[in-house]
Amino acid sequence: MSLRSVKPQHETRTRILDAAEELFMLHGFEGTSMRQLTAKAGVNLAAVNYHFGSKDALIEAVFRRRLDPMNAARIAALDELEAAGRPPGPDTIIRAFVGEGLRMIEDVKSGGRNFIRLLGRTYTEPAKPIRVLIGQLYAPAMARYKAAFERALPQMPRDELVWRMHFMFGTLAYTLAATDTVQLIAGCKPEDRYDARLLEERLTAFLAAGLTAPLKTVVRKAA
Amino acid sequence: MSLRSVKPQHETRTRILDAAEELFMLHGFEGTSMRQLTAKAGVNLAAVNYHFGSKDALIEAVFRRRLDPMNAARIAALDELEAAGRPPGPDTIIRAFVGEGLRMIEDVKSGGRNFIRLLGRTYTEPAKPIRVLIGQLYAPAMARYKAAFERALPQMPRDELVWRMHFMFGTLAYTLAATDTVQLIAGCKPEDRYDARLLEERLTAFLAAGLTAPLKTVVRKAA
DNA sequence: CTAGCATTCAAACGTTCGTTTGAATGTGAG
DNA sequence: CTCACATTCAAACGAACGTTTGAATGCTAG
Repeated sequence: MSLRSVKPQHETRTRILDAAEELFMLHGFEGTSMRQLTAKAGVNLAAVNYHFGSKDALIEAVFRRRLDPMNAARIAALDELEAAGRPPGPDTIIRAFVGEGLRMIEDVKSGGRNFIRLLGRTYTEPAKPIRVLIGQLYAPAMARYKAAFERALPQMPRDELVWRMHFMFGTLAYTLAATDTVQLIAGCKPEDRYDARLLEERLTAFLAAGLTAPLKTVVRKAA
Repeated sequence: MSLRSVKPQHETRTRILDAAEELFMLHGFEGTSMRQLTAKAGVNLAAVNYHFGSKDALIEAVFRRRLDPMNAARIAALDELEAAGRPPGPDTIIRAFVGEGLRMIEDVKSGGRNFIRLLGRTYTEPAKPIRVLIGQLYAPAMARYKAAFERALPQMPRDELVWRMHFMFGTLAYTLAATDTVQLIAGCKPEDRYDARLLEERLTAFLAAGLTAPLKTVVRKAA
């Protein structure tokens, strides 16, 4: 037992997780069959049930593998910000949150990009158990960032802040998930979408402006 | 033929469309079976194939029934704005687009609310044919609003505008679709979400600020 | 070398899926 | 009344689904 050779210890598990990540992103959960999935992974049909127990358990494992480290990194980034200069501004907090997501998109080799796009799609997944799981995995990071925003924007009412955070997560999720709409509005090379540096600038500018928008908007008619 | 009694002419069709709208919203397309669907609609199992031809054709019909009028209303609202005072400002244009979507959410009786939430989810639907259909149905309105924004923001580079429009549609889609995340961030009565008037104010303020954010964001570190 | 164990494999399980069929039903025109 | 047509219905179709099984396989410790 001790000092075991650990080499391909869980190679089959990893192959399954990688294939699942990509196929779920392409065809959804119900649209991906175990036969497609195991064929792509190059493993036996029964391997998923042997290693994970069921298809649902596999879905959960796909999310846990990526989401736990990513949100831990988000919390760590916030810790670092708050340890340095006193209170980080809203745009700095936004950049920390968005940056960790985009970091994973650049990580093409290990499939992080597949996962990020899958994640964006899953925010609006109809199936309830999946959303509940996502909620649980996000909750700690969510609470920390909410507190950080409250500190950075003390004058903003709590319910208004909640809504604006909601809008922000929506923008992020959609940006990562919806490849097609931007091409629908104007011709745009898909490659351009993942110049992560530029995208981070654009997203942060947009979100920071929205988050700190004037509070009592007086509706004024044109001219 | 002429002067036919038209009473329940397509009652079965309508019942199917309504049931499909709700079940697709709750469980997704693949998660909704024809047996559930026809049971909820109170029609025979074979009715969908008789009236629509197939499940996929039914999905398309569900979208066409709502999307064509909604986007026509959006274009009409923009026409009216441009016919009145000269160039409508960005926030006015945003309000016109968002308003038509929220108008449908208030329409609980006839199921518009179900559809809007279904629509939000479908922007990120994995299945490709559905996204292509959505794209086609949106294209005319999209082109008109893009032109309007270009006129309202002549100093903004075209590619930057495309991205910001992308962000805006993302926020809207997600806000309409993701019921749970806002409750995840902070306790929030689901009823509050659809005070459409208040939501329109909040969304418009957020989006207008994001759309008109300063262009060359100088990255400044905290303090 | 051998026994034990984790893993892989081909095959089959029962269920549910979307769709099709052909007879029953009701309605409107001649 | 009667025929023709549109619609509804119960039943069944083959295919594909997720899962289970029990034998084969390969590695490791003794």
